[in-house]
Amino acid sequence: MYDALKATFDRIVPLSDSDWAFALPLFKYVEYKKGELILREGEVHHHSIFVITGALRIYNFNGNKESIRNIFLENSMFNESGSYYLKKPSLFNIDAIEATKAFIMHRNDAEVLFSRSVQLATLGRRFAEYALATVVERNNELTSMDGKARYLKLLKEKPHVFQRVPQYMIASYLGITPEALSRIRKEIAG
Amino acid sequence: MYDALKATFDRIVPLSDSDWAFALPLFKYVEYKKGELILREGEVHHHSIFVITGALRIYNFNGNKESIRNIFLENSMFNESGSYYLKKPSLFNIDAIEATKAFIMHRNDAEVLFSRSVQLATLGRRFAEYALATVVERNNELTSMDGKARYLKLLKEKPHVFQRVPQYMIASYLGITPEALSRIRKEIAG
DNA sequence: AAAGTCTATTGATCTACATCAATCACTTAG
DNA sequence: CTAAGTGATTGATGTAGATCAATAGACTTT
Repeated sequence: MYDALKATFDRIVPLSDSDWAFALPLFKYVEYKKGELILREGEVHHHSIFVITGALRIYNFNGNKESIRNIFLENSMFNESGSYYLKKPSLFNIDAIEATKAFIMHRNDAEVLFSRSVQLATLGRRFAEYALATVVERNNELTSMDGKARYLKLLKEKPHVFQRVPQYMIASYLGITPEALSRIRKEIAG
Repeated sequence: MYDALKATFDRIVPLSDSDWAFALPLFKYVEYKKGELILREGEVHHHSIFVITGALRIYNFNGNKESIRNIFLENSMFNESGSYYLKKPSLFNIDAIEATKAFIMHRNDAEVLFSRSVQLATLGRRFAEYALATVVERNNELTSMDGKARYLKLLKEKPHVFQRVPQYMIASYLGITPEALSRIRKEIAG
């Protein structure tokens, strides 16, 4: 049950058996039904989530339209950073696109964990650093590429997402409307 | 000379005298002339930069137009995250908007530093976490607010920037053209 | 099979903002 | 004092993508 978790973490920083023995009980196993709301806008997000299988999304509303910020598939770890790290009310909702199995860890437990050894502290640092690098990259895409270029990049780098997520969610993730994405696809196909 | 640095760091994680004695020699003091190029697109960014006084910006080119990603004033620490953490060629340039005094630390020294104690490891983690939270917030602004709303938010949250940075750079930071910003200002004033 | 619900497509129109071009105000150098 | 930058403003026009509305295919539910 912990295999995927261990493999993912060990790829970042190898941990001692002692650190693992300390870490594993701090994770709580949870299952989310398809469509289940995990975090509601306005609540503070207290947990980091490691997706074992399934798919979660984080999104907010622009007016009455959903705007998807990110989609997390298996073996990815995330939280609502602004809320989790700064303890502010979340600007986003999190829900399950698919039935999902996950481990979650409370911020307080994570702080204890990351204070236990330099290896664990480094693990925590690497997660934040990696997340930071990817968010900056996404930021750059949104400001310097148009919809078509963003679509082609996603198609190239994460083709598997298209097998699992409906097109209107892809459009939302790309920052455009379903109509605009449909026209981009038509233009490319034609 | 180290006062601002110490005060900023201590606000995040208080360090022991021993840790400070270890840390300080790893910083290198540098001065940048106004307009000086610090990092060129395509190079790997090896240093984190702590701004003592002055102003630096990170930007790239969309076609032949500069697009400013961020501006860093005194007592802020940053690096080109994608390049620094993933050791990839930078997508951005960094240069000095004003004459600037700074400390820089090489990634290799930072890794040594953050592996020395749990306190120092936590300091490194907090920097990444805080940067992550702010980048996510900026990301959200760029996708869910229009130019006018972004301008008003900046005016409210960082009014001092307007005293120091020309309007066309503000426009670029906001993701709009100088012409568009000028019209927004006119509309608000009128 | 019929009815209802989603998702994707297509067309018509609208809008925020970009682009191009000219002018104006300020500063700095000769 | 004058010329030459440099930054900000204003006007005219262009465009990517939003919005609104209709249609059609695919899936469920009964």
